[in-house]
Amino acid sequence: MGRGKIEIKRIENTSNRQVTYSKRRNGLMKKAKEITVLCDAHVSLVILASSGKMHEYCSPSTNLIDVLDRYQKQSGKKLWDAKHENLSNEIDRIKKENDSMQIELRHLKGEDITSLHHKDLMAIEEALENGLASVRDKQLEIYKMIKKHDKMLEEENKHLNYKLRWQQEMAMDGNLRDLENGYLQKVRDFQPQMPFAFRVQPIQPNLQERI
Amino acid sequence: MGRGKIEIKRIENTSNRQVTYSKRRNGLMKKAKEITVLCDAHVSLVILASSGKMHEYCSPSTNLIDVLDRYQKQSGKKLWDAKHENLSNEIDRIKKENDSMQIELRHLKGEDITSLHHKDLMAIEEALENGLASVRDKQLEIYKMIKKHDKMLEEENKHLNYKLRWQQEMAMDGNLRDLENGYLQKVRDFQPQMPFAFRVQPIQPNLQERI
DNA sequence: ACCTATTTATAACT
DNA sequence: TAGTTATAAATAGGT
Repeated sequence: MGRGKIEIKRIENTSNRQVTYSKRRNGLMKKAKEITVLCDAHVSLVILASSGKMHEYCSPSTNLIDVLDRYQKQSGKKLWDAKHENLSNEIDRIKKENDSMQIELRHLKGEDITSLHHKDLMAIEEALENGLASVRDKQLEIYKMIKKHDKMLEEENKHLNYKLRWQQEMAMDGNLRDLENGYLQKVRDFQPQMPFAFRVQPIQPNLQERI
Repeated sequence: MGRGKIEIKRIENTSNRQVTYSKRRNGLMKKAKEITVLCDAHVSLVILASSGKMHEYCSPSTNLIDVLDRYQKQSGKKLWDAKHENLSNEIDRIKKENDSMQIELRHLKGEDITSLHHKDLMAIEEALENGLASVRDKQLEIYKMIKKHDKMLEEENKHLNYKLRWQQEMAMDGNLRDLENGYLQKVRDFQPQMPFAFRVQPIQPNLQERI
């Protein structure tokens, strides 16, 4: 098919090979297009040159994925199905897990229990009671913490009031020079009533958020 | 390229189309083979006829997957990677759903509530109370059904005993001839005490399973 | 499936 | 890399 006949074997001359490659590649593409138009066929054609360059043709109104999908179905050969199967299986597994949790949740919320038997209902009731007990314990715990914090604030208030009164006394005496010394003395007197140093920061730094 | 020139458009005559398809398909395959041999190229060719039949060619010493893998890498186009991504995304989505349900379930069971705030605990408590109320309602309902069924059985018992006693009386009288007539009469006398016909089948056929 | 007139593809050359 | 052309190859229509 040309000025001379050639044997079908690797063309050793590099530039000849490249020229022939590009011409024949175009020819192949053209013929692929033609058969799709003439005969209602679908074609997927991928050509990779030894250089690494790549060309593709795919019938219009489809895409490689569709063609190859159909190829897989018809040939029974796996291209990506093996990989897919794993993922699909995982999805199925998780979905089942999901469904059963969904049901359990609904039951715990008292939904969809019409069809349940006595034994199931007993189990759910027990779970709910346990949950309720735990939640109420926790709430009690938080309540106690708040109370404790409250008490601490009260103590601090008491102390601040004491300090304030003392300063007012000092101011009335006009004796501001000895204010600090005198205060320290008074605080030492007060110590027995104060079991620990007062701080303005709460002991439970995150308690605020919980309330 | 033949006895007459043809336009490149769908061949309407079905048998012509099929003949042309098969001829051109062979031509395409041949040229695909030739380019791989002549030019060191790799070719993947999949042809699907409108009938559904499928033909493929793939360069020797490789396979479709390799060619298409290289195609994906070089073109940056996703073939099965796209599908993988979709599936992976779905898995992620479901897993998240799963996790949140898992957490909700644990909370309802009173687990992992240490870090919860007061408001959350209140919400959970309310959900638990509602659930408990529903479950107990259901149990009460079932209990009532059982009671009703019980009562029915008792009535039936009463009736059977009555019948038995009557038969014994008859037997003692030796008057077996009038047994049936007499019985029917007695039953009619008994009617006012029996609000409905006795049946051995339970009124609630599925009740057995629930207990 | 085969035949062959004719079209088309392309090898060698520019 | 692109254009030309002689020739090989493909194939349309017929059998």
